[in-house]
Amino acid sequence: MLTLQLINQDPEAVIARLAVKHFDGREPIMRVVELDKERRAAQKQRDDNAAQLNKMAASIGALMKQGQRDEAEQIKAEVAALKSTNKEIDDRLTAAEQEITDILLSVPNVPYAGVPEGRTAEDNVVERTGGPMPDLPEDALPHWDLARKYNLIDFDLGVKITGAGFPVYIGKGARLQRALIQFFLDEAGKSGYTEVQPPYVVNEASGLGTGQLPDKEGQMYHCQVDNFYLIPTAEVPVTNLYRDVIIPAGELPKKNCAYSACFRREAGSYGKDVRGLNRLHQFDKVEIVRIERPEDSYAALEEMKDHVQGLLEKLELPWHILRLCGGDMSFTSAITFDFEVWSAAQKRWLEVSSVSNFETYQANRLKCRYRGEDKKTHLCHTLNGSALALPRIVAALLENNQTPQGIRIPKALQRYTGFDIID
RNA sequence: GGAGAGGUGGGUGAGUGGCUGAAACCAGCAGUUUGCUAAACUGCCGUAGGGGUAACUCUACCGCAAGUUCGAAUCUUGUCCUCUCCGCCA
Repeated sequence: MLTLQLINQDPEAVIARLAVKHFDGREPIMRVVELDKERRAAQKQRDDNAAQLNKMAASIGALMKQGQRDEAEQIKAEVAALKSTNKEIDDRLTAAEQEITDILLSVPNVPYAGVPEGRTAEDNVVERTGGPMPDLPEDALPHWDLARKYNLIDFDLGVKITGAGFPVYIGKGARLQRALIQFFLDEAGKSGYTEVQPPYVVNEASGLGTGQLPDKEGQMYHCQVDNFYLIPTAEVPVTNLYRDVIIPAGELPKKNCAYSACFRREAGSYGKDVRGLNRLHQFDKVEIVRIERPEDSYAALEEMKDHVQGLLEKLELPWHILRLCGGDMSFTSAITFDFEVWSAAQKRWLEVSSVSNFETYQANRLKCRYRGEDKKTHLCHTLNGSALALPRIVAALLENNQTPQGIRIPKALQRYTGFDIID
């Protein structure tokens, strides 16, 4: 959530920036400013009273020791009166703090200066394009037909075992999954990311830390008996590694990568968007996460984009980068770049990666700080990106590389798959 | 699933109602001294929120929440978590 510091510093600027996300922040922000004033005043009163009470309590102790009972009893009466008024003030203070938190939880992150105006995906800006565009015949098959033809993925079996959106990968299909995971992890390692294997199930505090809770409660599978959540992305457990910590400045940046299965309920999705591998309830992804000093975070973001771009180039897929407009960005993000690959048989772009800088928005909830040269604690910037999500990469690989002989495996992947064609 | 033990500052660990925001030790930081890596000595060394231009000062926090009390790390209740043993099992 946004820091009070940022809001108090210049509420009008915050409101103006929130407008880029098409969020009307005037009412909540102004209310927070007002509540914060109340909060300070109340705290001053309460603390002064508490100091007074502490003194009185101490003097009672002293009087008792000297056997001056009557005097002590007299002060006790005063204490009782002051205590009850202080209770009222304390309740006001707690109420103000609670309301501030509630409001801040409902206010999205402010977009970074470079975020373009816009309301929907239509308004996103294509930043860069690359990769070879495939030239397929008219009768090219979509990946779900290819998956069936070569017996790579059985969607119906998944329906039997679990339900729609839980495919069963078979034979070379399964091997391709494993190869991609290994490839992505190796590449992340080469770029300096330390691999971690996190839990796939997290507690409520972790969900709150990265912002999936409370806003996106319905998007996660919830094990109610234990109050655990299946992770929608490795971002959740990996970023939460740094919850409630103060990192020595010299240890930054922290760079981690992790493979995980990802679980998403995707309530409300339907139609061609969910056909085949386009949108699943369980999928595989390698995620990269960075914890940075604020002044370094935008350079880090560029590095992450370069890393993802490098992956797509090695996979010989046609790609482009979108700079998301304010309206299409996620709640918690300050700036997001989406990578999409061209799925030649479906004739559409598929999002395969999302790289974001959250600035201090997540860190504020996580209490992820570092100790600066000034010996004080400061909030870190957190960033993450997919590198990469598998299903749509597989969809594009299958569709774009189909030949009459079979499906060609890009060179960089062959040493991982152990085969160069699926036939 | 059954039984028990325990949660104190970066770590170890003392502390059963006021003088304890918290001993001591270790680690860390700053300095003094000594002609080697090193040692010794001195000081500092939690987080957060207030007030103050500042020096400084107030408040809260000993898993979390509520309660008893003039006063709680210390007593009561609830709750979460961890560990050990038994059972079950990869």
